[in-house]
Amino acid sequence: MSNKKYNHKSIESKWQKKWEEDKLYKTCENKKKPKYYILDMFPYPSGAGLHVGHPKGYIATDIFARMKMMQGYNVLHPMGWDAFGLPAENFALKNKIHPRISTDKNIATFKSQLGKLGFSYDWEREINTTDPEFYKWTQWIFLQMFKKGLAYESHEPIIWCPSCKTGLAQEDLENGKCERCDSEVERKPMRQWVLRITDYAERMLNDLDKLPEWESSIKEMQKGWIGRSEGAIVKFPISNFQFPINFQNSNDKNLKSKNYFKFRSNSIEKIYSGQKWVTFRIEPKDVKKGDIVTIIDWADGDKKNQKEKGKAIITKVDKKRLKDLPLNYFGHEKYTTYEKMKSEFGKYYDEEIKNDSIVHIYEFAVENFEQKIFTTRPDTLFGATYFVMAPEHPLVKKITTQEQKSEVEKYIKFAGGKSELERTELAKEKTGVFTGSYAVNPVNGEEIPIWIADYVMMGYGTGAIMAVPAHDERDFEFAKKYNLPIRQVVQKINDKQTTIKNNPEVFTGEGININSDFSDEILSNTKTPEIGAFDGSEDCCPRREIQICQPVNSITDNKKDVKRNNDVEPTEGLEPSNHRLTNLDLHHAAGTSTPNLLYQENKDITKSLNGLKTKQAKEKIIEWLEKNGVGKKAINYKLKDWVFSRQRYWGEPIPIIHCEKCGAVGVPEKDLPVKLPEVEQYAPSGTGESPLATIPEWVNTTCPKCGGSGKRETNTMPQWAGSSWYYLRYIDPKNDKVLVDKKKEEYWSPVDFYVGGAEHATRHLIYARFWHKFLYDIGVVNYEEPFKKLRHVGLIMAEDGRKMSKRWGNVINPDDIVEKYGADAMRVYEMFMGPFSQSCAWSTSGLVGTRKFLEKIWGVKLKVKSKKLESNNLNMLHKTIKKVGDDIKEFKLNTAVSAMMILVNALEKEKEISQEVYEKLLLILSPFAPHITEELWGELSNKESIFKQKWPEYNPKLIKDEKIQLVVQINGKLRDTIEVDADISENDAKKVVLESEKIKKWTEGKKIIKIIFVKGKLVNVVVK
RNA sequence: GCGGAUGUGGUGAAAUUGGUAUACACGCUUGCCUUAGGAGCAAGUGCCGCAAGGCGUGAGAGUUCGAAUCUCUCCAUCCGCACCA
Repeated sequence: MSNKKYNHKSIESKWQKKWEEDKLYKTCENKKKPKYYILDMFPYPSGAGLHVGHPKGYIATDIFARMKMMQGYNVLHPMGWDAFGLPAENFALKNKIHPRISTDKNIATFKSQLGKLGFSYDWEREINTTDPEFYKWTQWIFLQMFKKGLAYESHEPIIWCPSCKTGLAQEDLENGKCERCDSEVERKPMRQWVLRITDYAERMLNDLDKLPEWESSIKEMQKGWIGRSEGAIVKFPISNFQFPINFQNSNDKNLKSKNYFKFRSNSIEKIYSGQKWVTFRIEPKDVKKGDIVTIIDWADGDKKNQKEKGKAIITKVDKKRLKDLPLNYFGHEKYTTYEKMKSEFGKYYDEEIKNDSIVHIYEFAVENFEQKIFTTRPDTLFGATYFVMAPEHPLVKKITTQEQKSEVEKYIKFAGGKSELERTELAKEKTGVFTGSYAVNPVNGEEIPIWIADYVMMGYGTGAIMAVPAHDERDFEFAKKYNLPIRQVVQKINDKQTTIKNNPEVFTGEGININSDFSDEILSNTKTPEIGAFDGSEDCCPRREIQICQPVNSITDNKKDVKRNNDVEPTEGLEPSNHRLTNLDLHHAAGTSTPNLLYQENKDITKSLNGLKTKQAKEKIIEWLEKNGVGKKAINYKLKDWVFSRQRYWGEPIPIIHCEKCGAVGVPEKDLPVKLPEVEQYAPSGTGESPLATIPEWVNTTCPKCGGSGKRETNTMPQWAGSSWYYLRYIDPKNDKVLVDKKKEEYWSPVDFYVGGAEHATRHLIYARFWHKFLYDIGVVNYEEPFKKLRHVGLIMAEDGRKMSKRWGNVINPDDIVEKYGADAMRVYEMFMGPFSQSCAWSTSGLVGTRKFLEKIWGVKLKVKSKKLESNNLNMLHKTIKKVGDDIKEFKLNTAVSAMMILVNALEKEKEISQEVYEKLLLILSPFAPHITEELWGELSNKESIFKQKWPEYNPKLIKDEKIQLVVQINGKLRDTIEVDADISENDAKKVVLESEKIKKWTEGKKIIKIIFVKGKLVNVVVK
């Protein structure tokens, strides 16, 4: 046996060449062997090349794959390139090189770097997402989705990155900025292709439970990303329309009014087109041409002094005018007695009205609006005291009243000027303005003011909310700031006495009773808290006035039935509310128009909810909402449909042809792939058009349906398209008939083990699961979930603890490490650094340690004396075999390495070691350090590759210890260890222990209370 | 704020059906060998103490014969989400 020095350079290149020549890693379908498909997330071949962190996952899967191979599995372990995407394109733009060229160059670099590490990839299955033979099938999948209606065109505003000049999906944001370039993003309405991923939201969520071998952290991330919440959608009619109105002396008995309306003093002063108008609010569906309405003023807040102020006749509806006018403008004719009114206009104007005997005719138009809201707490509907829409909500323009117009516009501008970042993270202080309009709460007919505020997001739910400040912290904050009323309707059942923690400045009481169990809250109205305290939980608000389910009267012909929402009789079964009017109430509570149907129902619903726990109350109220056609049970997802268009060059062309006659038509499958054309100018235009739009000879084509002229879709797919299904193509990479052969797919699917970065938890892994489920639905694949087991790889940081980056100049290139210390040392070191999924800083001296370990193995070769040798290392060897096998399986690669180090340290101390022990050591080390072990294996005059050998099995008899160190404790503290037979009986052990001199010292003069014996481990003597 | 994870020597970290805390490696100290190297070998290395012994796994409490491990409260760090209604 040679005693030459360990020269990693010659060994590694020699074996890499040989393995390739021998096609050692060629994978074929072999029905006789069990299959194992182990996959790395394929890299994006960036111009910077690999740093030492990138291969960590590949090393681990390689170790796993090699062990599986040696254990008799047919292993599929492929590699490829995710090569479409913005960086390549940006690099190309900057350096004036076509992305095709730079991409190919980068791939070559990556491949050579990976090659030096000695991976067992079957390169005959290499794939590349930019290869037309590959993206043909990416386009094919898109077409199938298009056929099924899962790909659609939309014109909704989407996220736009002004720097990358392309639209983005919500997943492409990081902290509200473009994930690629860190730019502030904008919202931009544009035509785009969108994939209906939300159709799969429920399944993707539920099927997470079918993935026990996924890390829970990633499953949790996906759950959060899908963001399912259960609740209700509730319709709120928008009641507030303004129109100028004329009053008639109420003494005129000839006029019989149909409706009563409340009139608010602070609604009077309106300036519009330089003229002053009287406005008031009305439920539009309740009036029509010819109606006479009675005006009652109660706005001074004194409900006992309500007076009928006059009557108005509605004579004409002119919808034409709506076209040119703001929709909230309903009146036109000047109030003729304006001059008269003006002088005395103000808070009280009784005289003015009384003296005005002229009946004025006004035209007006009404339009019915309603806004749906989503809530998870329909049980708090009665606590809604105002309504909020997102500033960019399309309805805002229509409902804003004239007098609020400038304020609202100002605010929209203010809110729109904020970046996404400011709006979410930085803007802690809530802001908003009143629109002047009101929404009607369907459960009690109460009118609540509609505000706009940017704490309500257009992108979630319906972009509008009912605000329940007593039970929602954000609403509470807002209500406090703008003095909006707060009304508690739900209360916790008393259980534990706890002091309220929030708002100590407001909370003055003795402490309230909070039961931390959410399910125990009930609907109640028994408390009388003060305005201004939010409970901090969503359920409890102490010391505030309560009004629950205030029933509001229907409109009837009978005047005595007209009631306001602050002088109602309490509904049966409810405590009378102790309503104290505040200035706020005056401001907002006015003008209740009253949906007819609700009164009786209200009574019932109020009664039936009282005392219920939240869960049941929610169910009840939803039932009621559904019965009355004002709402329904609903599930809302945070997940948005996948914005699938990119206005960039370097991506898969979307295979659609636009025809004036036929609309968007899919490219026939026989014409796939739609190849990305060669183009002179591939810079993004920034106008929302892809650079492909500048190639008329490519764009102009014929419609496959009618044969007329058509234009190609010029948007390309996002980077995540190819990676959403690439793992299937490895199974059958050269097939030009189908995406993947059914039989082969049946054999290899699913991916048994998938390893990659945690950063893909909510993008690639969501998209791939979505596509896979779709492919399952159309019968292309056999399993509903693509990846059976998933582990994420921890980052390797630079030695300074920062991320490796050109910017910091701390990047370590694997080529240099391989050159200096060898691929094997690097492989072993990266596994030895720490737990696989944990991030860890690189340490070159640590690497030197593993290099020394390999040198020790190289060194002990000289001690190998004979084929068979009685060895006292057999016990340790078999223990190590067991541990290494178990640890690789568990991906505890760091402790597998340390176990082998312990064995080698022990062997080093021996004078001679048997070849059997040494060979088995090489076998279990070979997945970690393939080159050196293959070399040493050969030196032991083995002809066949070490990787064609069987994985060694441990002998259970040999791992049993004959003697153990029996631990002796006194009262749980270690006092002695005694060597005894491993299978010592309880009685013998006790006897030995009590005879020990050391132990006698501790037990002397004390009473032995009991002796605990743990077989094969310890004896604990309890003394007193 | 919500969700998840983590917290052990000078450093990376072992140890989890509760049973000798700090395996393995780095670093450091001393010595040897060569001699000026980031090489090799040997010994040592949690803290206090001469010792006996005591203390020690983020902090505090609890359960237990016995807790790094289980329970509760709190603190810190990291990751993800974030005004999600």
